[in-house]
Amino acid sequence: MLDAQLSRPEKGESVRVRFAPSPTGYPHLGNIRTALFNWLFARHCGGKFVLRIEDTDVARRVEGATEAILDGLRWLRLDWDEGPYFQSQRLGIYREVADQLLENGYAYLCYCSPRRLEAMRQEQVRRKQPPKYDRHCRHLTQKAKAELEASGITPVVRFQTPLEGQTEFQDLIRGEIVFENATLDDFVLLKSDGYPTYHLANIADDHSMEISHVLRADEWLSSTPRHMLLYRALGWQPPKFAHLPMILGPDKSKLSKRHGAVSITEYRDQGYLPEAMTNFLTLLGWSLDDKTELLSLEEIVRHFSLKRIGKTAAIFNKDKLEWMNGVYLRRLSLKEFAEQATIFLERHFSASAEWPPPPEYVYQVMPLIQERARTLAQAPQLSEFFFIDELEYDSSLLLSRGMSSTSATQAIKVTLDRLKAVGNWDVASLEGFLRPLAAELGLSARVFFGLLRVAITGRTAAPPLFETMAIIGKKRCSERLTRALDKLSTLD
RNA sequence: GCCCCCAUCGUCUAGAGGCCUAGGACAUCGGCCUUUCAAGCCGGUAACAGGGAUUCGAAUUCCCUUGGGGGCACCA
Repeated sequence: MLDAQLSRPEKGESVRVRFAPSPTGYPHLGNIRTALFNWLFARHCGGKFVLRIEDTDVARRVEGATEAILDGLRWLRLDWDEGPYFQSQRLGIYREVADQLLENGYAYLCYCSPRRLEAMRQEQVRRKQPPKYDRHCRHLTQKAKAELEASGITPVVRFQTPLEGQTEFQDLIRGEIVFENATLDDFVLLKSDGYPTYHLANIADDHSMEISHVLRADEWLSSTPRHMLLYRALGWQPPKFAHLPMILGPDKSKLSKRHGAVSITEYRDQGYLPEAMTNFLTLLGWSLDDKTELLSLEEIVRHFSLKRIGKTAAIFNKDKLEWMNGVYLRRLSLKEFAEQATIFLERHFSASAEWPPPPEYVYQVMPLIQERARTLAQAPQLSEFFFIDELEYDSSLLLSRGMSSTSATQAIKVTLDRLKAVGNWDVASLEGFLRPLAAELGLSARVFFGLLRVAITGRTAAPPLFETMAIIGKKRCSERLTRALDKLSTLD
């Protein structure tokens, strides 16, 4: 186990963390979980949370990605204290750092063409060698350099990695990590288009932004020795590192588009609540104790600590997210739920003839959906028969409790006939009328109500019958029963 | 191929040598409630990857094996 001291900021040390996504795609759950942990750590420690967009890859830049990232963070209420900074607007800083490295002999210019590098790599892979730059330009003679310079080739700047020795560092989650320098190669710092690579820009910014703790995904662990080497070459104090366990897809591989809904904004659009999302994501890699699972963001902030972050990668389990979202949905006040659900109903039914119904009507339906929905996107499906009059259902459903066509027809006819006499159209009156009727017809409640349920809702599974009928109203109930009669007549 | 990390129920996890006959949650399977569904309640199935070592005692420490993941770009 790790020394507790490691995980706690030292006395008087101010915590500054950052979330530094690259806008090369929409933010997925893994990215967001990283943001969340950084945010939680900052808020728990009373530190600062900085947002930085690492847009140094011009070719892979995705339109709208930055906005999606900001939207996602805002939606989850992960507010930032500084930024967003954009690396593309700070190119001068990286150039200076690269020059400094060049001057001090920690870096060199490389004129190798992409073709040569690619050919070299393929050959290495073919010979089952680790693909590494062969350091061709590291030992260029003055004459060769001058010639290449004159040829007009724009060089890249490469770091001159020590050929021997070890680079070690303390990871706040994993403890001491040691790499042999010989396994590292001379990585590129500055690309020929003038943009820095991740390694350069990242450490330059973490330094200038005075980042105290770097909480990032595990996939960066093997890059950390390069970063340590850079800090050392520049004479800078490195931040503390904590490599977070990865979030994997159901096939145990790194989360990506092939795993379906993966972008945080998709979850919003599918009707997950931000508080359910943050609660769930927090539990992927962190735990409070052996039983507490439902935690508000405030509670998580209060208890969050690096010490309780696990080491093992977590597979994203959508079932549990849905369950948790259902819990949060049911916890909303009726008013809050109605506001949220109405957005989804609107979206779904706006084209139908019956929409919009009176607001009071919609409001009456809400409690019936609220206890059944796991996501808001399920609201329209769960309540369709309240808002659409032309019910599409298979006539045979009317006989699904094992009744004969004649007895079903008879039962509905009698019901229809007696309905006329019902005065108060409320739950109690309906129950007081229908229960005795079942007995009178010699049918069990299960069978009789099952039949009526299909006639009224077109489904075998629906909210309680009396409440449903009370809301739908006498007139429309009668119409639906009549329609069921028609359907039954076509059955034989 | 090389380097690094990881290893408890199907999944998320609790577990820092005796509190472990391994706890909780999702899922799953029964049952109760009940007009169906949902919710709720009760109960069941289900895990320490394997092998050594240390120890009176190991899920917990060490080593090896195996398995899984990640990295090895003028991508981040």
